[in-house]
Amino acid sequence: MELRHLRYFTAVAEALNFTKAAARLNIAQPALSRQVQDLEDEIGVDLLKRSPRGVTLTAEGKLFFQEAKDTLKHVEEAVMRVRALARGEFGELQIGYAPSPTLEILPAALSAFREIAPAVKVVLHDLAGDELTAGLHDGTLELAVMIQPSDESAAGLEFEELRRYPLYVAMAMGHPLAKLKTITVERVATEPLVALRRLDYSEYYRILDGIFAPSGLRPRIAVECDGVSSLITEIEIGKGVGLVSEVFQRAAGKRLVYRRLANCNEFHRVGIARSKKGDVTPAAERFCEILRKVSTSGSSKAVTAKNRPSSKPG
Amino acid sequence: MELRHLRYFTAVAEALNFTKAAARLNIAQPALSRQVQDLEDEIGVDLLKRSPRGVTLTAEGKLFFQEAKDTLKHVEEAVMRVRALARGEFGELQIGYAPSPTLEILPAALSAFREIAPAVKVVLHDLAGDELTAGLHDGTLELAVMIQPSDESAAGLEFEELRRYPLYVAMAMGHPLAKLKTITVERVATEPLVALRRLDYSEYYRILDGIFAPSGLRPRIAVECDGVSSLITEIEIGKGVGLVSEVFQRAAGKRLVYRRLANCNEFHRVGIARSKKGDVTPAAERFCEILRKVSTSGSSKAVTAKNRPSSKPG
DNA sequence: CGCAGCCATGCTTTTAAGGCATGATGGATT
DNA sequence: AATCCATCATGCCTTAAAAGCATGGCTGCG
Repeated sequence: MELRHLRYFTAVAEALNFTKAAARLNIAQPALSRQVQDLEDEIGVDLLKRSPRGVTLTAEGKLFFQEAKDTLKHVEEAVMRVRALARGEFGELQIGYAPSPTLEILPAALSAFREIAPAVKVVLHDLAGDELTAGLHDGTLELAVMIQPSDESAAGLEFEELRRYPLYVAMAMGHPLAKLKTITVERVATEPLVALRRLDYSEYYRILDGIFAPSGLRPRIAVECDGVSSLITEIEIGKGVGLVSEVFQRAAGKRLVYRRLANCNEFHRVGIARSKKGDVTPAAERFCEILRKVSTSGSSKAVTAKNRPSSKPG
Repeated sequence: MELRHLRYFTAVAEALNFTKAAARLNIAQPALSRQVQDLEDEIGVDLLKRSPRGVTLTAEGKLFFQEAKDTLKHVEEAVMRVRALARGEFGELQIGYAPSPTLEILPAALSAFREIAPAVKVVLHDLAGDELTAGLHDGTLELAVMIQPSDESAAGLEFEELRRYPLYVAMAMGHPLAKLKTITVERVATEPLVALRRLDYSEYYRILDGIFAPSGLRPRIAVECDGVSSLITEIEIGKGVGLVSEVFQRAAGKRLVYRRLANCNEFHRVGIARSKKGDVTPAAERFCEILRKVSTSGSSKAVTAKNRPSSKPG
C-alpha cells in the first residue's frame, strides 16, 4: 500500500464518482479504478459499492476514508514540522558559555533571540573552557560563547572573535598594590597568583604564558581554583592577586579592587566557537548573527566608560 | 511522497546504515540510497548525515523518523480496524423491529448476540410496519424483525419466516363475547373493531382482508390507533374488540381478555425482513443466525402452552 | 599507506502506473 | 418496453520510475 492509494481513495470517497475524482487527480479514470481495486484487494475488504450512478461508501469504506484522511493529514503536517525545524523555527539549541567573560554579550543576545525565535528552546551550559571545547567536539554543544581556546583544544574548531578586553589585576581591598594606578607584568610576577585550574582552563594558561613569557618571567601560582566564584573568594581573603579581564568586574562586583595591567599585549578574546565539521543549524546561525550585532552595536555602548561610571576601572 | 519512502527511511534510521537497511528490506543498497535521497529532496531537508562509517540522524531526521513511524503504525492499525469491521467484530447494526410480535424472539437474540459480538453496537428502531419496510429500502435499517409485510411494500425485500402465531380476539374485561370459548370471524365482523392506522400498518389490513374477505365480510373499524399501547387502551375502555396474535398477550398483560379466533387460516407471520440488494454485513448475518436459533430451540419452549400457563388463552 | 566498509553514481533491467479504446451494467427516459 | 446515457471495468500498449548491477570515491583504521 502506498500513499497514492490513500490519496486516490479519498478522492473517490469525496467525489463518490470515479470519473470526477480521476479528473480532479489529473489521471485517467481506468487508472484510478484500478488503483482503488488494488487497494481493496490488498485490504481484502470492499470499501466502495459501485453502481452505474456512481459509488457509495460501505461501512468499512467510511471508516477507512476517515483513517486515510487522518494519515494524509498527518504526513503533510509532519513534513511541515520538519521544514519548520529546519528553518530553525523551533527545536533546541545547545549553547555553552563561560559566564563572566560573556556577561556583556550573552544576556542581551538571549533576549534578542527569544524575540525572533520564541519557539526555539535555548539550553545553556555553563562550563569550564576545556569542557566547552570538548562539548563542541562531541556535538553536545552547537556553539559556545567563550574566551578563545588555546591552539591544542581548538583543533577542529573555528573561533570568531566578538570582543577583546584588556587585562586587569584584581586584588583584595587594601592590598598594597592598590596604591598604584597601573601595575606592570614584572610587579605581578612577584606576587602570589590566584589562578584557575589547569585541568579545566588550559586556555587561561596560554594567556598567562603570553603575558609573562615575553619578559622571561614565570607567574607564582599560589592556588588553582575550580571556577570564578572561588577565584574571587581566594583573592578577597588575600591568597594573592588575580589576572582578569575588564568585564570580569561586573561579575565580581565591588568585593575586589582592579588595576590596569601595564605593558601587556594580551587580551581576553571573547567570541563564538564552533566545530568545523557538524553543520550549523539555522537556529544557531541566527543566534550567531545576533551575537555579532549585540557585540558591535547595542551593548557596546553599555561597556564604554562613559555609560558605566559605577564599574569604571581605576 | 509514498509510504515506501517512509518505510525505507525508517529502516535506515533504525539501522543507521544503508547497506544493512537495504538487506533488511530485501532491496539493493543503491536503490535504497536513491529513494531516501528522493525523500530528502522532496522535503527539502537533510534527514541524514552520511559518513563512510554509516549514517546519523540530523535533528530534523529524528523528528521525521518519529513522524514516519507514527504514520506507518497508523496505517497498519487502520487496515486492521477496517478488517475487523468487515469481520463484524465491531461497528453498528441498525435493526428495526415491531415490539410486541417479536417479544419472544428479539430479547433473547439480543442477549445472545451481545455475548458473541460485544463490540457491535446494536441500534434498535421501534417502528410501525411501513416505516420498517421504508427503512429497509433506503438502507437505514440492515434488517427488521417484524410481521411479514404485505406484497406492495415488500417489493425488493426478502422475508424469512421465523414463527407464526394464531390470531386471538382481544376484548375488555367483562365483554359479552368473553363468555364464548372461541369466536368466529362472522361474530367479530359484527363487533366494532379497534385497528391500527392504515397509513403506518398496511400489512395489518392485508391480514384483516385475509380474515374477512373469504367469508365475504368487512370489518367494522371503530378507530385506528397509532400504536399498540393505544390499541390496548382503546380496547380496554370498550371502543371495540381487537384482532391480535397469541404473543400479543405478553405485551398487553392482563388488562384484556383473549379468545381464540375460530375458522381462520390467517396467522401473524413473524420473521426477518431484509433488502434484496444492499449486501448483508457479517454482523447482520450473525444476528440472523442467532434469530433462527432462538426461534426454533430456546424460547420456543417458552411459548408452548404448557410452559406459559399464566398467559394461556381461555 | 593500503585496506575495509560504506555510500553515491551511471547504466540497464524490470515492474507497475498511466493512458486509450472499448465493453458491460443498470437506472432513467420516452 | 425499448433505448439511452452515465458510469465503472477490462484489455492492451506506453511511459515512468523503481530495482539491480557494476563501479567509483571517501574516510577511518590498522
